[in-house]
Amino acid sequence: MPEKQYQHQAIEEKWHARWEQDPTLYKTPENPTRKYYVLEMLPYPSGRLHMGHARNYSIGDALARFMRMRGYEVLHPMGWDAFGLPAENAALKSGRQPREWTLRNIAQMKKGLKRLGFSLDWDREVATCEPEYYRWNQWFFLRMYERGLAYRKESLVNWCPQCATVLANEQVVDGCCWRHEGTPVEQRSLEQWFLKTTAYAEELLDGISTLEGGWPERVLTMQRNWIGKSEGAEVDFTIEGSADRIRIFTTRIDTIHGATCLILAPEHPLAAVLAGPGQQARLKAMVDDQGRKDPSSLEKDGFATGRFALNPFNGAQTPIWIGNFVLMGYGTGAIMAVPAHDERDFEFCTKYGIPIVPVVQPASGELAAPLQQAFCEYGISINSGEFSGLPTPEARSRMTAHAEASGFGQAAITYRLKDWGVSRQRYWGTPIPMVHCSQCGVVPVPDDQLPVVLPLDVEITGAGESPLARHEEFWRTACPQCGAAARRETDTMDTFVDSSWYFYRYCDPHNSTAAFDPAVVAQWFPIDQYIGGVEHAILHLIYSRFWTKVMRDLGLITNSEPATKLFTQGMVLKDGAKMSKSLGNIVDPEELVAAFGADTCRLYVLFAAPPDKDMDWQQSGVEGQYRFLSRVYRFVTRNADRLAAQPGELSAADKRALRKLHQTIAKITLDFEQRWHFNTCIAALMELTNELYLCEEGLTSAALPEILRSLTQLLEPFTPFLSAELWEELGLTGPISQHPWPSVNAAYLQEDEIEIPVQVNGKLRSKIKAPNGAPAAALESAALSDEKVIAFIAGKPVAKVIVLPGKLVNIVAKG
RNA sequence: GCGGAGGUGGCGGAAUUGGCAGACGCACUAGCUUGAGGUGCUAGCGGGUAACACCGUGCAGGUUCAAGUCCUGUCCUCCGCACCA
Repeated sequence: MPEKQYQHQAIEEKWHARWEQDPTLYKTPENPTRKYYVLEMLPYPSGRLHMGHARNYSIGDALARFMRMRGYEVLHPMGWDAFGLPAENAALKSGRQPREWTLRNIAQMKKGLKRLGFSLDWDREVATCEPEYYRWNQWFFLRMYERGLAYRKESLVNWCPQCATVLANEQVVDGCCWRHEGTPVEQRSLEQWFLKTTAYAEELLDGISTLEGGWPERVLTMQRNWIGKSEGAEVDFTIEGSADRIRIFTTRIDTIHGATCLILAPEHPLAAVLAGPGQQARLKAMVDDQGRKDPSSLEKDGFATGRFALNPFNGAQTPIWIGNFVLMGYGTGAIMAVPAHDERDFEFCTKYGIPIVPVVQPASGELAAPLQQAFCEYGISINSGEFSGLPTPEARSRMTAHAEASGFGQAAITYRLKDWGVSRQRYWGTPIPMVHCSQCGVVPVPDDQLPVVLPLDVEITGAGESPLARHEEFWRTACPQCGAAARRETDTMDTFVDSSWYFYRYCDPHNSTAAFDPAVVAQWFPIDQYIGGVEHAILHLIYSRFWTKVMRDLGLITNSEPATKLFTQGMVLKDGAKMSKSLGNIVDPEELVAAFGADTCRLYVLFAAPPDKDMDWQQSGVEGQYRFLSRVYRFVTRNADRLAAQPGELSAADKRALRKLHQTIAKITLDFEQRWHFNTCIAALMELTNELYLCEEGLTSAALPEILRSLTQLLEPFTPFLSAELWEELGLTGPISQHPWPSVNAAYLQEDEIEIPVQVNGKLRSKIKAPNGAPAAALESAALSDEKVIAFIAGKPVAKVIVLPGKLVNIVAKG
């Protein structure tokens, strides 16, 4: 049969059309007995696919296709993280209604994903901006509220005085409003909703060890640091001339005798009380400054309130300061400054001339006097009354016990992890299902009134109150409890809520009476393999873990972690930089598909680098992949008609080709199961193809059917269009994915004669041929009689010969 | 500062358990194919040499018959966290 030219466009269009018309193709089996849940992080529907998506989904799809051929029942769904600020920005710019804009983008990106041939079950598609989905956000929120896991508290927001509106963090550029370059952002205090992630801090930390091995160590470390558990003590200081007390948190209670001042965070409730009337403006400026947070360049700054506290251990009169480096969000928002034993306190106290009193001495040696820098290590307590002479660990426990017995303190554990602020003063998000009644206070919306639907007829101006707060029809309501006129909550939820549980919804996406049927979720969970960018290592993945634990405590699921395995793919770079609009270095997957086809695109993103590493985009590399697929296509098509002939004995070429084929099967199978180095899998397929070209003439119909069929199957995870086409060319029927993955036949791997490298003093000098399985003695004598070897030994005495049968001979010659 | 990843040809990268460094691809060179160009096929391609020798995995040591791989020290790059008391 004459070979055909590889016409990617015709082939891909043909199969794309066929797959579109086959609704059963990637339909997820019901009631799986051997399930495999492979999931890639859902995209934000920006309107355009980018290479990061192409890479992420090419990895996941290769795995999904492989697992299907391995006989698993695969769940491989897709959805849209469809709420969020960009839709409002688009409305601002172009006047398009956010939902309309979002749905258009979804349609466009869905087309792109289909064009790339990903084997997704589109019947399970979920868009988080639809009431069918977000009503369950509201339902979960109410359950959390009932359990005290959702609560309100005062919290600071970014405020632009020009727009008279709240800004999201990403709308703050260099401390100024994104729309008013010269206008510094201020901090305003607002009642907002929080979810009590800290209630699960300990479990979130503990659970990390159960993920060990399945999640990248890097991600686990980042999460541990993020949770930031630290053990210490809380101590109350009384304030002279006031009934209030200041509670501080410290990990070094043993240094309390060296506390020469207390420092409050500027947002500390007592800061405004203790600061004098002349200091209020300064306090406000400090809060705003902190909010603008130029992290490293913010110099330590503060002022004395003029008030004093009493050290409960020794009664020392301790001045109360306010300092910009003390964080309200950590510990109690107040610290005792021990300049002798803490670098930051040392810096602050040195700047303001506050006394430095050493209370810990190194176990051996003396501290310099005066101190040149803080001594932060453990040692022996001094100047600490009855606790002097104790080593640090013992001083800590004895002094904590003393504080507890005396009623002014106790051991305490603090986490860096904060409660999750979910309120957004935005339109395009899930309405928080609460009502504010002047009689009853905050009242939850009853379940049977869900969903609280987001109105579509809003005006988005970007200034003033949020669009919902100006939408009277939305907020005007009756109190569910007393029936009086009341006002709906107009804050919406952080979009991380949407993505915290979407993968459960995929299991039962059309359920209209519950978020999902627990029995169905139990069939699929946990996710076997989750794949996404490492940029989500912390927030998304902690919130998802939190949500899972809450759902478990609600009795909806039995798993405590959402995913047993996580894979974080590397970024796609161009010229060493992240692809971005501003750099103008974007390569558009859709253009690439148009020019070279989806198969080439998929193959290249997997070939250019191992999937966990960043990859640098090189256009010339793409052409190499196209060339490879052309070679495969021509080889298969020109040999396709030799299948039918009567098989005879295997020729030498047959044996050679079959050996290479089965080596390749073994390599790729192992890689899917363990290493995921798809770049080397594709290299192996190229090697196989090169080998087939070299021995093509001698191939007979004794081996060709297997070779052509297996080659096509091995390509299926990577290049599904080409595989489908070749499968048909070979006259094989039924979807390729329903045929089992080829298995290794060890008999073909055997070689009669093998080549053994021979080293002299560790350097490669020759190679000898020997029968497979030749004993060590035979290899040794063959090596010693090799001409090149003799020349290199040059008469020197042979001290030792190391022989690894089947592998290597090393001759050690002395002198 | 703390934590993590990495440093191999002109380039992307390979080397899975300490055992032939540079698989595979790109770029480049030559031959064949072609009216020409491109495509395609075959071969070459770390430095060095006429050919060997020799040198070569950031740098300096070490262990070993044998080191990209293990150990010690050191330099550089990238990423994450960064006043967390």
